[in-house]
Amino acid sequence: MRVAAPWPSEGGTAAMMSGAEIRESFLSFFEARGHRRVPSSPLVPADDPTLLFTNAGMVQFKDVFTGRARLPYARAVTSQKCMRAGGKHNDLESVGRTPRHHTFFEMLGNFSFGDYFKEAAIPWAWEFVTRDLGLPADRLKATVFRDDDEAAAIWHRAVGLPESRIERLGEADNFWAMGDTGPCGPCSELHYDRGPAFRGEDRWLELWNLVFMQFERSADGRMTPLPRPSIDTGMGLERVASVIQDVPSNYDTDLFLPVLQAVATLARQPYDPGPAGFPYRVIADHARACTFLVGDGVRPGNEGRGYVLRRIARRAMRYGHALGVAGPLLAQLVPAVTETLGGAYPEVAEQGEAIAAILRAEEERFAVTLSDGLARLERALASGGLDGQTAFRLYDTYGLPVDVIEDVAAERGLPFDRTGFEAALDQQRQRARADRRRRQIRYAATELADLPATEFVGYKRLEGPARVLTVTAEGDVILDRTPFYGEGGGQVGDTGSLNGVHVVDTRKTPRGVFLHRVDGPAPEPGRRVKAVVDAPRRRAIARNHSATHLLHRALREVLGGEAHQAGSLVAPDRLRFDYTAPKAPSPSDLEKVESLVNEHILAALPVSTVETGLDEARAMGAMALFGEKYGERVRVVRMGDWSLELCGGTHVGNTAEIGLFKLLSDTGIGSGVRRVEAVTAFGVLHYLAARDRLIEEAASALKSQPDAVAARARELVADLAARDKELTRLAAREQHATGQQLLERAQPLRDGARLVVGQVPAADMDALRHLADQLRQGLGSGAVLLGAAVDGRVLLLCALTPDLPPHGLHAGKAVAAAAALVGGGGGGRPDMAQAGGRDPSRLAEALDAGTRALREQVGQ
RNA sequence: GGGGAUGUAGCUCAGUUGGGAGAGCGCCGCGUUCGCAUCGCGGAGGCCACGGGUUCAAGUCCCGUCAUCUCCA
Repeated sequence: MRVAAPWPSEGGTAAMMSGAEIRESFLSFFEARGHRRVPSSPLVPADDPTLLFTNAGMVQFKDVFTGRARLPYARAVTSQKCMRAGGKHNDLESVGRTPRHHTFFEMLGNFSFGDYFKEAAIPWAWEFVTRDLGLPADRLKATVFRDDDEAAAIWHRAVGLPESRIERLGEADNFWAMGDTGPCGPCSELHYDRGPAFRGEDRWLELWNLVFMQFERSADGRMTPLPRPSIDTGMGLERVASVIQDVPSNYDTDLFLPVLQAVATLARQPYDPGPAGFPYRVIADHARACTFLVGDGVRPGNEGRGYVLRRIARRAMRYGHALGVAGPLLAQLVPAVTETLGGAYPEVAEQGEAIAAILRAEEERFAVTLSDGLARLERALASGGLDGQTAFRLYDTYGLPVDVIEDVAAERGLPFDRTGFEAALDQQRQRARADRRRRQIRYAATELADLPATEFVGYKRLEGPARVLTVTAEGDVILDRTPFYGEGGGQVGDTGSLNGVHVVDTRKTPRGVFLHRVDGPAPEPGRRVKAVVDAPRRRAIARNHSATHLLHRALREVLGGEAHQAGSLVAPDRLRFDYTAPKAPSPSDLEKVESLVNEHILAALPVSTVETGLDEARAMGAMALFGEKYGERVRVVRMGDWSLELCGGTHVGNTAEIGLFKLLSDTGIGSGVRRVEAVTAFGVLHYLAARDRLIEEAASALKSQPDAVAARARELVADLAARDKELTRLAAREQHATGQQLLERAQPLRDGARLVVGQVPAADMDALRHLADQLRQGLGSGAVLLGAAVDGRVLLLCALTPDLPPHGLHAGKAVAAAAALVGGGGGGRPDMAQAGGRDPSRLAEALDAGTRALREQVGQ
């Protein structure tokens, strides 16, 4: 039911706010109403393997809504970076064609965690939209869930919206749920009428969605009212900006125009807001997405998030190419993106150059893939047609984009077999889907969802009493509290014992439930146990973990601020650290790093840990990693004035306890990512001892002293080379003599062609071949049949001068006849063949047989 | 996570039912030239990714591992 409304002026709204102003006024509006202004969480959700990217404002508060986590505040407001590409909403093809599809966008939202509810959320939304944004009240309408009388009443009575402009919709439109189970509730949307100039769907625009979480849905579909209902709202910034700035498309707002302008400069053609501007819009959208993805730590790759990034980046490059842009496209657009959005998101502003470098590298890789693929396509076209199978192969295996294949085919006037291609692609999808189904079953099998987070007491104590809550199907023990560190942050899990039963590993679910894997009978649920951590092992881990922090800091000192952690493994016997690096460090860089770490070990820096809020931690200058959870309480580990890092791991009390640090290796493990491995304390001793043993062994094998090993080895190698040379010289001379003797005993074969047969003392097939070459030359025309006995085995070789095969002679057949007698087989070309066998005692007979075969071939 | 492809000289790559490891570029030396480019001659440089297996014989066939590329999720 649409409502007629007066259209006073087509200019619409009063003040022309910029995107940044809208964002800021939203944040401060709710801040003034008791909301905590929380920074956007990264696009990569922390600890959530079910979600590829943050796709809504509530993602970072998911655990709070489900009751698994608590925050020290009850109201929050955010401007959240969001990413939607692939998955359920496969919007990639729509981007740039419609006014409002994006891969990357910003979501404004206010949240109540069991605090206020509809009665406040609705009037505030109204107030903000009509007063702060200045949208005329008579062009707004609301939708509510069909049964939600409460919300309808608030819109009508508190806000004053006439009932004719309150629309009741069904479950599909106005009921929201996180999943099949969990919190859910009705929602209510605020729509804006853009006026008669806009047709169809474009006229009424959904502006803001208010979600009222008030039920908990259980597995059997029952809905229980939540004791403290919550609010989750979302309003797309780009969309609001298009309304406020009174432009037909999100792309016409100041959030996009500077980027489009930059694309236009590169393309040397002004941007056209109509259909012709489509490639510009795709590129601008993708440039924003790529910049933010890389800024949040995603790197182009072959799977998962990295693959999504790669696809988006390459799609943009294809369109860039079509526009005739020379040089790296996305890298050149990064500045335009950071200038537009860097103010609100300092993480991209600070990393602009590093982001551009990574995108440039991806562009270069793509150029290689493209030219290789085109060369293969040319070959395929030259050797016949282009069926769907072949086209798919080029796409699937060699990464040549479909549109490129289509373009080339069209240029040659060849048809493109789309059905064949789609069929092959569909098979590929089936395989992946079948696989995913298998995995989902594994996930569903976990019964841990309803358990409370385990209390971890292992920072201070290494043993203590605990109660067994349950034992999983796989035999993992779950306690109410534990001193065992659960694998996380790269640090491996603790081992030890529960009432004497050996704990072989400890892991932790993303929700904080600790799983103790035991080797033996698990204590039954309800039982009280004594939990004891293997203390020496834990101390070794702590040394390596603290050393990892020193290493991280030293790498940044030597390689610059662009180097940062990309992953790590902290085990009792070694540590592994992955980091991003623009280029490989030189050997002297690594020496510097190693010595910096050791300097700070010997400086005996006190290590202290404080629990604090994330904002305070940042203010202190702590290094926060990508994917750090924006929950409020974080642990900050400080080592003197040298290192300050967010970290949940366990550490030594003073860096001196690390003892000593030794780098073992530095290798590249992917584009822009490197890995160092190192050991500390006893690990260094073990390493040195192993090295010593190696040298001792080498010395003893060389019959020399450890100090003289190198000189002795050089001497021996030189000696060996000299002897080798002498030996081959002697062998060649001897062989030459043997050859001469054999030549003298050559028998006539046919028409001037002669035959040489003999058993010779050759060491291997190579020697036989060389001798045969010499004999063939000596004969001018003829056949050579040679045999040798080596190590209880037989080598046979037959070679003919090239004039003989046309007369029916065949070396392969002759050699096969001979080999049959010595228990072997063989063959080869007509002019050259070799064979082997296992019975040297019959070598003479074999040579006779070979000779007979050759004579038969010439009819004798 | 599941498919496909590739791995041979410093680089780019060729190598046929399994039977002499090669080309081009680069490098070193000599020659041509006033000198350089070019050209000619000569030379060095290879556990044919790694580990098993089949075979008389494996760069080549089979299995596994690793690395890189690529598609699907």
